[in-house]
Amino acid sequence: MNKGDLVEVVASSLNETKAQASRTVDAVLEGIAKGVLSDGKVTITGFGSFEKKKRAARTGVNPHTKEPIQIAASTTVGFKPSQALKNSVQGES
Amino acid sequence: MNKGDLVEVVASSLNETKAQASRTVDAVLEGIAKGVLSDGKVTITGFGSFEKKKRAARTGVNPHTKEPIQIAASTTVGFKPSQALKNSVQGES
DNA sequence: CTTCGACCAGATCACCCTTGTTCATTCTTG
DNA sequence: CAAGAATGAACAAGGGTGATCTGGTCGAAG
Repeated sequence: MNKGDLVEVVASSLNETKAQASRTVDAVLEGIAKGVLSDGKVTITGFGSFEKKKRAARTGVNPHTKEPIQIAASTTVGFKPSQALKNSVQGES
Repeated sequence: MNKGDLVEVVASSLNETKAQASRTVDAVLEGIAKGVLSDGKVTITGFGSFEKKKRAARTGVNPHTKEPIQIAASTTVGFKPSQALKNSVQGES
């Protein structure tokens, strides 16, 4: 599923055009991104929470050369599904 | 940051009321959830991708009794930030 | 058309995950 | 707006899983 499909679903849900839905989706995602960047955490009841996570540096391996390399600490964005969402995915195949 | 704040941001971005933005956010999130449930994966260019991940069964420990327990395989929803989003969080503190 | 993401290899260790209760926060309804 | 209801976060501890590193290419998506 890609962005276009999501836009269609949103358009259908909100009864608006795809163009409108496209901006809508973009606005929401941008809002979430902004929230994660500024507050470091975005909690949405009934859905889940996005959190800016720091990954500690560690020793990795270059798959090409099999040579051990030092991986610097990095920051990523994690998503923790709420119990409701977890319950939803559990039943699906 | 909670859902209300996100609603405010979206409302501001789309120039609509908070009530409208609330439904908007809900629709988008529900759409994403639906996509993950049906397709198992939702890729959004420039933001990231949600994926339904299966966690294999393993042996855990009951934190209270320290007793080893068998944990059944479960399904969760993972989020992989796109390079752009990663780049964004890298620069933020 | 151009860019963005997926893929895959192998190996390592950081981080997630379990339980269960309590509290705080948030959402909803009157 | 206020109060009640519901959901999530935190904590503890340890083992094992999976995320992730590189990087070039292909396919798809915008």
